Amino acid sequence: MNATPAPPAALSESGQDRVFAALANGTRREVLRLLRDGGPQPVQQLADHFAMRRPSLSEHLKVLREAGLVSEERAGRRRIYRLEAAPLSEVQDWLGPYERFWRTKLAGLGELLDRIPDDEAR
Amino acid sequence: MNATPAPPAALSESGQDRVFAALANGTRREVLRLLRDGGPQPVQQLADHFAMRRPSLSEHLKVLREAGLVSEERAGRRRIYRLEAAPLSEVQDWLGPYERFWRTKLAGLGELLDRIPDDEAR
DNA sequence: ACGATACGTAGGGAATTCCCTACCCGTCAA
DNA sequence: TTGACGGGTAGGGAATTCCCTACGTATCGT
Repeated sequence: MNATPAPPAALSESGQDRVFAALANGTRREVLRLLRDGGPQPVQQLADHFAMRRPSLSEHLKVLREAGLVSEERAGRRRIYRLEAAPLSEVQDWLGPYERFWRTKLAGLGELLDRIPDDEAR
Repeated sequence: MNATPAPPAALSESGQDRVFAALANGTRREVLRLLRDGGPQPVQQLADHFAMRRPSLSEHLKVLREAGLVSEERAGRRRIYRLEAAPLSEVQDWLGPYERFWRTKLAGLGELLDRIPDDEAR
């Protein structure tokens, strides 16, 4: 079946993709934590917490910026980065429909839930 | 400063990394949704919803498995995949400390919150 | 104006991602 | 037993990730 060689399938980056990808890195999650616990900070102050070179951190900040998770404000020769939590709120919204799954699981009735749909047998 | 060429810095994959990375792909999120709304299903039935070749989907399932987001049960020549929501519950726990940020933001008092820590000026 | 400071960008390299085709093995039906 | 079916694995290629060093640019203090 399917004789065509299949197209390149460009998925184009869904925004949701960018947020999760940004969170899929310990350094970037730590940056978010630092901004959450320490308030808006310049790059230097953030860089003090990491073993990597500053330009690398700069690129992590770029990833976070493009995901909408931080914003920057120029203050003289410094750039103050600030946590932007809106995308995280969307992550929570995305989690919503899954919530009942771990609730029932923790309550020990996972089996029951799985049987609600009944057409998986051919 | 720092004359040493800097070590390879192997981060070893934090588990949290694997979960977020698994979620950073529309195909894999769609698989989770299908398992959530349609209950446990064999690979074929999942594959019907995607334009990609089945082996590619198989690898997506592997990523989800290694993140603990799905489990497989063998049934004859079929493999039944099932949603495992526990890692998602951990994601929600991770979100917890950020929640007040978008709450106050939505309430229009973001400025106020940012001023609670006061040592960001040198 | 001059050097130091704060930060971004360029470019490169190793590793990983994400798709593909080809191939393998186990199971069911005839 | 012989196919056909269900699904994983091998291997490859283009693109992306994540780190690095080198460099450019704007601002501050002197």
